[in-house]
Amino acid sequence: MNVQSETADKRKAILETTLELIRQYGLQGTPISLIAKNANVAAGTIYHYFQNKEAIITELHNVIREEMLAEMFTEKNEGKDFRSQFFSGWTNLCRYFIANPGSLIFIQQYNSAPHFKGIKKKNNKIPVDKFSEFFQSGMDNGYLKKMEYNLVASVVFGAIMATAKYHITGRFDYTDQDLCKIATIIWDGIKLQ
Amino acid sequence: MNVQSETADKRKAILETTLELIRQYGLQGTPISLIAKNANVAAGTIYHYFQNKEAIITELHNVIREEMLAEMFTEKNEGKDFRSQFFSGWTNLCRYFIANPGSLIFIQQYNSAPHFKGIKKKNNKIPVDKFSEFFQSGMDNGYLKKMEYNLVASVVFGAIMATAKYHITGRFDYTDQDLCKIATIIWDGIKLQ
Amino acid sequence: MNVQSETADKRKAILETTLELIRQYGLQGTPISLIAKNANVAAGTIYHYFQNKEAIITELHNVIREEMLAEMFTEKNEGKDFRSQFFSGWTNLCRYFIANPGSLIFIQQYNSAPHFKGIKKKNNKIPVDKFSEFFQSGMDNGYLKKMEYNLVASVVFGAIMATAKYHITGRFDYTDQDLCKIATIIWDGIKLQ
Amino acid sequence: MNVQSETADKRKAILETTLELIRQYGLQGTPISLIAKNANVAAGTIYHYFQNKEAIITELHNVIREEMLAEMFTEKNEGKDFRSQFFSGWTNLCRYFIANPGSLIFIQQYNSAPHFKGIKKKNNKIPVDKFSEFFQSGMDNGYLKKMEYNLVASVVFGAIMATAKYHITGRFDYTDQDLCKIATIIWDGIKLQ
DNA sequence: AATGAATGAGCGTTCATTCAT
DNA sequence: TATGAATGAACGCTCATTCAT
Repeated sequence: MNVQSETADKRKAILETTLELIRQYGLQGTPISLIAKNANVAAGTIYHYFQNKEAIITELHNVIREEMLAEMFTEKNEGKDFRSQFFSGWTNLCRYFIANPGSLIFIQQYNSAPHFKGIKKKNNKIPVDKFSEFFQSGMDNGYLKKMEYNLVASVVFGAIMATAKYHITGRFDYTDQDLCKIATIIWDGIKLQ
Repeated sequence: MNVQSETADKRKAILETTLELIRQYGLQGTPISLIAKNANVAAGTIYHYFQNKEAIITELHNVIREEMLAEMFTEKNEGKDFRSQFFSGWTNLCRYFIANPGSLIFIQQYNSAPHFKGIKKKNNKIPVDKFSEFFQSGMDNGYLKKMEYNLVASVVFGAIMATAKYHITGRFDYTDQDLCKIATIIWDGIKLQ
Repeated sequence: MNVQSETADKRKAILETTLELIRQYGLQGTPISLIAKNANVAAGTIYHYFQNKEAIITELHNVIREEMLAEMFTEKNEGKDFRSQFFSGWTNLCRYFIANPGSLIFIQQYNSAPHFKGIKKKNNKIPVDKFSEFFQSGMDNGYLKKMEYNLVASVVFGAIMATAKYHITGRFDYTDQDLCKIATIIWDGIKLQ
Repeated sequence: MNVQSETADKRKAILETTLELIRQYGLQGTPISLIAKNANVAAGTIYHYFQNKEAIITELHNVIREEMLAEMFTEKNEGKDFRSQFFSGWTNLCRYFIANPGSLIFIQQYNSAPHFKGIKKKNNKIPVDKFSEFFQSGMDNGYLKKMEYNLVASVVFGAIMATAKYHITGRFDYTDQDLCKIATIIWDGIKLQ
C-alpha cells in the first residue's frame, strides 16, 4: 500500500508539476528535463509512467475536462430552478479557472496550438451533450430564447474564458459580485424576454 | 525608391509568410528557416529586418491589433446610432477573424503563451481607451446598463473570440445571420432594459 | 530439482528469446527490456543469470559455435570416405544456417561488429583445430591439393556464409541439389586434380 | 572556387571520418557527436550536408559499391582472355577490401544489419547484371561449367569477403600469391573441366 | 543589402544497469 | 530468487542566431 501510494504519488507529482510549469512557462517552455527536475525524478522515470510528452498533455487535458464538467454540473444544483443552475454553473466554472490558473492556461494553449509538434489531438470531441442538453431544456421549458445551441455556447463559454483570462493576467480583479454581474448580462441576453 | 520598395516588400513578405505559417503550423511550429524558405529570402536576411524572432512576433501583434481596431471603428459607422455601431463593430471584428484565421490563431497563441521561450511580452497594455470610451458613452447616453467596462469587455470580446474559433475549427459554420443573432444576445444582455 | 529445472528453463528462455529477437531486430535492436518481456521475466531477473548483455551475447556465440561444429562433424560421417565427409559436412552446416536463420544473422552481426558498445570480444580464437585437422588429413592422404589451411577455409566457409545469407535474405532459394552443386564447385577446386 | 572546394571538403571529411569511425567502432558505435568531433565540425553542421544519419550511411554504401564495381571491371581487363579477367577481377576486389578495411567492415555491417534502428534499406537491389553477364558469357563461351549464376556467386563473393575478413582481423596474412592460389581454387571449381 | 554555412545548446527519448523490496 | 521502478548518460536531431563573404 505504501508502495502503491508512492507510485501513485510519483505519477501524480509528474502531472501536477507539469501543469504548474505549463502555467509558468507554457506548453513549449516546459521541457521534460524541467518536469523531471521539479518533480524530483529522473527524466527516464517519466517514461515509466507516460509513453511520451504527448501522453502527459493528453492526460492533463482529460483531467481538467473532468474537473470543468464537475464544476458546472455539481450535484448541489440538481434541485434548483433553471436560472439558478445557470448562474451557479457559470460562476463555478469561472471561479474554477480563477482558482486554477494552470487549468485555464493549459486549456487555452492546448486549444490554440493545434499543430504543436508532437501533440496530435486525437479525441477532440467536445462532450457537448451535457451542455447542449441543459440549454435545450431551458429553451423547451420557456426559460431561454429559441436558438441554435452553438450561438449560446459562443457567448457563455467565450465569456468564461475571457473573464478568467483577464483576471489571471491581472488586467482586472473580478470579485464574486462581478462574476454575478457578468452572468446577469449573459442571462439577460439569452433568457426569453 | 525601387530599392526602398523592394526593401519594404521583403519586410512585408517576411511578416506575411510568418503569419501564414503560424496559421498552418502554430507559433512553435514555425522556425526561422521555414519563414526564410517560404519568403524567398536567406535566413540571415531576416535578421536585417528584425532583431530576432520575437521582434517579428511583436510586430505581427501590433499589425493585427491595428487591423482589429480598424474593423471595429470603421469610419462608415461614425454617424450611426449607438446600437448600429455596436452591431456593425461586433460583427465586423468577428468577420475579420473568420476571414483572417491567421490573425485569430496568432492572437490566441500569442495571448495564451505568455512565456514562450524568447517571447517576452513587454508592452501588454491593451488600448482600452477606444473601446472603453465607446461603451462608456453608451452608458452615459442611456443605451447601456451602468457597469464596469471590464464586465462588458469579457462578454463582448470573449464571444468574438469563441465564435470565430468555433467557426475556424469547423465546429460550427456561423452565417452572417448567426453572427447577428449572437450580437443580439449580447446587446440584450448589456442594453438598458 | 524442480527449482533447478525451472532455473535452467528461465536461463534457456532468455537465450532463446534473445536469439529470436536478434533474428528479427538485430543485435542493436534488441534491448534488455524486450528480451525480458518476450521471455516472461523481469528485466532484473536477467541479471541474475547473466552478468550483463555482453554475457548473453557471448554465451549465444558459444552455443552456436558448438552447434556448428556438431553439424559439420556428426558421428554419422565417421566411417565415410573423405569426399563424402566433406560433402555432408559442408551441406549440413549450410542447411543448419538455412534452418536456423537466427544463428546465421547472429554470427554475421557478431563477427562484423567487433566494437559494438559493451561488447568486447575477448576470446576470438577460432577452434581451428578440428577443421584444419580434417583438411590436413585430406592433403596428407592425397585427396586435396597441398596448400595452406587458411586458403581452403576462405573458400569453404565463405561460400557457406554467402549461400545461407543469399537464401535467407530471399535473393535465391537454394535447393538441396543446389547446395550439392556448390559443394561440387568447391570440391573440384580443392581436390587433387 | 575556394569556397566550393572547402564545402566539398567538409562533406567529404564527414564521409571519410564516418567510414573510419565505423571501421573502428562499428555502425552503432559511431554517434553523430563523434563524427562531428573527428571531422572538426559542429554536430549541427552534419545536418547541413546530410538529411540524417541514415543518409550518410546510404551515401557511403553507394560510394563503396561504385568502388567495388570499378575494381572488378577495370578498363585494363577489357582485352584480356576470360580466365585472366576472372583472376584480376577477383584479386582486385579482394585487394581493395584488404587495402580499405573500412569498406569491408562497412559492407558487412550494412548487409548484416537489416534492422538497425533508423536504417531502412530502400534500394537494396544488387547490380547483378554486370557480374551475372560476365559469368554467363563465360558459360556461353565454354570457359565455365553450365550452372545457375547464383551458385557461382556464392562461392566467388563468399570467398572474397571471407578472405579479406580473415586478413583484416589478423587471422592470416594473405600475400598476393595466396590470393592467386585462392582464385585458382575457385577457378578450378567453376571452369569447364 | 544579402547570403547560407556554421554553430552548439537544448530537445524528446532510449536503454543497460542497479537496488530496495 | 525474482521483481520492476528508478536512474542518468547518451543518442539523433532541431533551430535561433552569428558571421565571413
